[in-house]
Amino acid sequence: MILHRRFSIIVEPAEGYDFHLTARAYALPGEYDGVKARIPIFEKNSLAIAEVTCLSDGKLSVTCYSNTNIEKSFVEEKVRHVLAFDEDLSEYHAIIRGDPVLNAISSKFKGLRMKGVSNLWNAMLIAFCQQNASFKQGWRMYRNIVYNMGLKVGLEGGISVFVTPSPAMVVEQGLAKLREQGLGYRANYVLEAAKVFVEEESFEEKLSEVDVEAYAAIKKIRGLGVYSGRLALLLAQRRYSLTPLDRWTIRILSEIYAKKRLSLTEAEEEAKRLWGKWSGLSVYFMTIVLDAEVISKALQRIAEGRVEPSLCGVLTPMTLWQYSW
DNA sequence: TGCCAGGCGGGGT
DNA sequence: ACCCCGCATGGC
Repeated sequence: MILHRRFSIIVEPAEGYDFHLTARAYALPGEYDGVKARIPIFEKNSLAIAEVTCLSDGKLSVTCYSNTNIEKSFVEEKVRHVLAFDEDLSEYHAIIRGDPVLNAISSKFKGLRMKGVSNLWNAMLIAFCQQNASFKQGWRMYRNIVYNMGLKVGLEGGISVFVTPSPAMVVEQGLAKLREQGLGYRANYVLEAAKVFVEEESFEEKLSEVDVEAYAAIKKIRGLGVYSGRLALLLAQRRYSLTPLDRWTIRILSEIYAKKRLSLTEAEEEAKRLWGKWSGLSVYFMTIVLDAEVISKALQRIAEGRVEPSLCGVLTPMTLWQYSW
């Protein structure tokens, strides 16, 4: 499929916003290349890709490629959703000043925002791949899905990029193809989830704004538990108060903050006590400042005060975009 | 080589 | 509200 160049717009980010830091986080090669961020925009019968660059005056240039006509305001809204270029986090930064893990997010890396995911389906795929797997394994699975099962689209006058397969594409390619991507037992869950999206038209739009109701709705998807459900909603809808608590996060909350073993419910209380309505956002940032290292190394790094992301040299959330492994 | 890694569902207590 | 097990796969 070829997407034709439609228009460019200029948008103004908030003071101090760091485009490159935000765009490179958890970006596959192709989604970010050191200069541009490419953001897929899915709408019923149309697909668009917004190419975003940062101009010398700090403003962002957004160029839209699409297969059908698409509103400028709609594209701007989607780019705002993913890159959060005008979001004010000053209230949050005040809360984490002095935090033993997140401190750098309020100082050296204060221009970083959470990179959102275009839609709930895409966020669910990412969440499924994170289950019971290391950072590297999880992102390998996700990358395989995108590159081997996704849609290859050419940008007019430019390069080709891969876009996450739609639910229908996953259903069509089937279980065996999913297994080839190294998903293991998760393959069944992903296929079942894809069927829900295919059968229930606009599944995402029906989700309530109320966290508990939205969570109950997506919990109906088999294989998507508390952790994955929250992660998907956090990424797809920027619901910062939803805390994806896994063994990794619970260990950090237990050993660094509470200084005692916490159960799941206690860990949730601790996260709320520390960060309030920002507890989910804190989990996202925590994975970044610790380079998503396995828990033993992550704890060691906190003890040594090495709680800043590595920007080159090793495979981390911030360098994922430069590796094809 | 066997164990573990940002889980989950189903079973039990 | 816990605890335990099996579940695919890849990395070390």
